[in-house]
Amino acid sequence: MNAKKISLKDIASKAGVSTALVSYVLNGKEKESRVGHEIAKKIKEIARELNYQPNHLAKSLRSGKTHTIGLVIADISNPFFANIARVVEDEAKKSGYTVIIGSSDEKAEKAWDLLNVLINRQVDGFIIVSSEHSESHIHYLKERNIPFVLLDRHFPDLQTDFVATNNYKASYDAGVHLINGGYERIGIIAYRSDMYHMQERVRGYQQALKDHKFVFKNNWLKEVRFENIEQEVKTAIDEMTSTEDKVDAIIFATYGLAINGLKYINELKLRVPDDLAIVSFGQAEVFDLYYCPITYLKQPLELLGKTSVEFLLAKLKNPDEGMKQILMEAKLIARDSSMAKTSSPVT
Amino acid sequence: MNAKKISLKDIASKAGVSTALVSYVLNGKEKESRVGHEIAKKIKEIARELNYQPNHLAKSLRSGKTHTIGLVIADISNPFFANIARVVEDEAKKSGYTVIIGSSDEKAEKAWDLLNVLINRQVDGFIIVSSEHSESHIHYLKERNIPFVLLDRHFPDLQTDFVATNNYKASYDAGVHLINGGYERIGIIAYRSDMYHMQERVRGYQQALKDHKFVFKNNWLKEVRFENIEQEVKTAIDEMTSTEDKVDAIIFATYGLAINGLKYINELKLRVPDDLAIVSFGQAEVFDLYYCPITYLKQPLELLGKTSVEFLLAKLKNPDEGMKQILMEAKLIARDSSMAKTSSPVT
DNA sequence: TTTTTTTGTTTAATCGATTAAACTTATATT
DNA sequence: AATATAAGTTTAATCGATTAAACAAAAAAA
Repeated sequence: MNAKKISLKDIASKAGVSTALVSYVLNGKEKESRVGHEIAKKIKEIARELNYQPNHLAKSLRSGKTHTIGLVIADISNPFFANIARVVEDEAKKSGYTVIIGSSDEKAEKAWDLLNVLINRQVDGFIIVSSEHSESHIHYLKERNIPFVLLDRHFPDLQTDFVATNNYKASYDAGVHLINGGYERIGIIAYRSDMYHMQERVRGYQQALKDHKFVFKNNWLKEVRFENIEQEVKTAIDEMTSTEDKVDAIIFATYGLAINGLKYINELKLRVPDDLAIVSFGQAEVFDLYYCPITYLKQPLELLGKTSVEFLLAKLKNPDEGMKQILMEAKLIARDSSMAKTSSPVT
Repeated sequence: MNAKKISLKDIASKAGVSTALVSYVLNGKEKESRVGHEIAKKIKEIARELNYQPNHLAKSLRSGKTHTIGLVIADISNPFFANIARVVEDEAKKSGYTVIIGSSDEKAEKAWDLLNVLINRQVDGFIIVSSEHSESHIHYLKERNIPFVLLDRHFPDLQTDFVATNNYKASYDAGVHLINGGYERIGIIAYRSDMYHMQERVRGYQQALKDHKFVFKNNWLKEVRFENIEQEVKTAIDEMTSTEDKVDAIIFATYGLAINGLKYINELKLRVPDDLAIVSFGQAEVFDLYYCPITYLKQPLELLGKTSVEFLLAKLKNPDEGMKQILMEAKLIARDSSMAKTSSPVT
C-alpha cells in the first residue's frame, strides 16, 4: 500500500551493483565513467520500473545548489505582482528552477524576515522587488555573495543588477499626452516614498509640465501614505478638486492608487474625462471595463519577468558575470479617459 | 569578504566540543541530554556571535520533513487564486511553513508535472485546487501516503479532505435573487467541465428556476470551453440575446467568464441592468468599479485558505487524523447590476 | 611470459544536522 | 572499599546522492 520512496540504494541492490554505478548511469555519465553497456541498460530499466525519483534534498546538500530561486514581491494579491510572478514561475521552470514567492507588504522588516527564511532554505538566488529602507538588505546580500537581481525598482546609488521600467519617461509621456489633449491643470497622486521609482514618476510628470511652459502648482502633487491609502487618496482628490486651481486631469502613480481614486471619483459623481481626465500606471481588467476605459502606462510585464530570470540564471551559472542593468519602456495605451478636449488642438 | 556559511562543526570546534553537544543545546535539549550549564552557555554565545543559521537541507534530509507545502492552483495571475495564495502563505508562515506555489492552467498534465516536481522537492504535503481529469492524481497521492487537502473543488466520489464552497447553494441563491428581482428569463454561462463545482453551480441555478415554477430553456445554459473562452462567451451571449426567448439576466459562473462577458456586453452597448441583469461568482475590484456595480457571490476566501492550511497541518502533525470536509457558504453581495425591476414585486 | 594499459566496478569520504549508544568521570549507596 | 548511579561528553551511524580514488580483471603491448 504505502509505496515508500525509492533510493539509489534500492536500485543498486536490485541490480546487484554499487550505488556509484547507478549514480553514474542515471546522470548520463556512463561514458566518462565507462560503465558496462549491459549493466547500464539494466540500471536504467530498473530505475524506470521502480519509478525512481531522486531526492532533491540529498542532491542539494551535496552540490550546494537547490535550483530554487526566491521571489520577493510586495503582495501576491496585487495583480501587477501576480502577473510578474506568473511569468517568473514559467520562465524559471523552463530551466528546471522552482520559485518560492514571498510577500513583503512593502515593509522592510517583513522583507528582511523573508530574505532570511529563504536564505536558510538555501535558495540559489533572489529576484527582489525592493521596499523602502531596504538598502541594507542589498549590502548584506552582496557581502554574503548571494546572487540577486532587482526587479521593477532599484537604487540608483547602489551598484546592482536590475531590470526595471523607465518610470521617468513613462510619466513624462503621460504628462505630454494630457497636455496634447488640451488639459491644462494636471495633477498626480503618488505614494509618499523615498523609493526611486516613485520619485521618477513624479519627476517625469513635473518635467513634462516644465517643458511645456506650464507652471506647476504644489497643490497638484499629492503624496499619500501606503498604510492609509483609502483615506488619504480621498483627501488628495478633495483638495485637488476644490481650490480655484482645481485640476482637470490626474495621473495615478500606481494601480492601487487608481483603484482607490476611481472609487472616490465615482462617489463624487465626477465624470471621466469631462470633469476629470485620468491616466494611470499599472494594468488590469478594471481599466478596460470602467465605463470610460482608462488610459494606462503598460509596463512590459512579460519582458521584465523573463529578463530578470535570465539575468539571475546567467549569474548563477557564472558568478563573475558582469553587472547587468536594463530600463525598459512602458507604453502609453490611450483610451477614452484622457480623450482630447474637443475645443483644443490635438497632436 | 565572502562570509561563508557557518555550520555546527564550526561552532563545535570553536567551543572545543563535539557537534552533538552543539546540536543538543541549539535545539533546547540541554536538559534531557544533561549538557553542562557552563558549556551550554558558551555554545549559545558562540552561535549568536557567528550568527549561526542551521542548514535546512541537512535538517530535512535527516528528519524527512521540509516544512514546506505545495500549493497547486489554476493560475496565480487570476485574482481569486492570488488572494487565496496570499492567505495560505501568511497562514503557513505562522507555523513556520514555506509555501511553493505552482500554476496548472486547469490542465491535468501540467498539474501532474507540478505535483511530481514538488514531490521530488520533498514537500510535506499539498493544498490542491484540482483540475479536470485529475482524479488519478488523488489516487496516487493516497497510495503514496502523501498528505493533501483539496481546496475550492472536490470530487464527490473520492474520499478526501476538502475545504470548498457550497456552490449549489450559492448558485441557487443567485437564481432566487434574480427571480425575486422580477427577472423571468435567467441564463447562466459556465465552463464546459466535468468538475463537480461547476456542475453544482449549474444545478443550483436550475433548481432555483424549478422551485419557482420557471420552465428552463436549453438556450439559457451555455457552457464554454476554457481554451476558447473569449470567442465562445461572445457566441453564448449572442445566442442568448437574439432568440425570442432572450434572457433578461445572466449568471456568470466564474470571474473569468464575467470579465469576458462584460467586455462583450459593453461592445454590444447593452445596458446593465436594464437590458441585462448580471450576477457573477468571484470577486474583484472590477465589480466595484463597473458603471453599474456587479452583484457577486463572495466566497469566504480568507476562511477557505486558512482552513485548508489548518487541515493540512493537523494531518502533518498526526497522519491518523480523521477525514475532514467542509463546505462553506458564499454570500451574495447585492449591487445595482441585479436591481429589482421596478414593475415587479421585491422581496 | 611479463608488464602495461584499458575497462569495469567498488570503497569511502562528503555535504550538515540529529541522536542512540558508548564511554568517562564523579558522586552516591551499601 | 566495592559497587551502583548519575552527570557530562564523544562516537558513529544515518538521511540520499555524488565522485575522487582505489581496486580487480581483462586486453594489449613488450
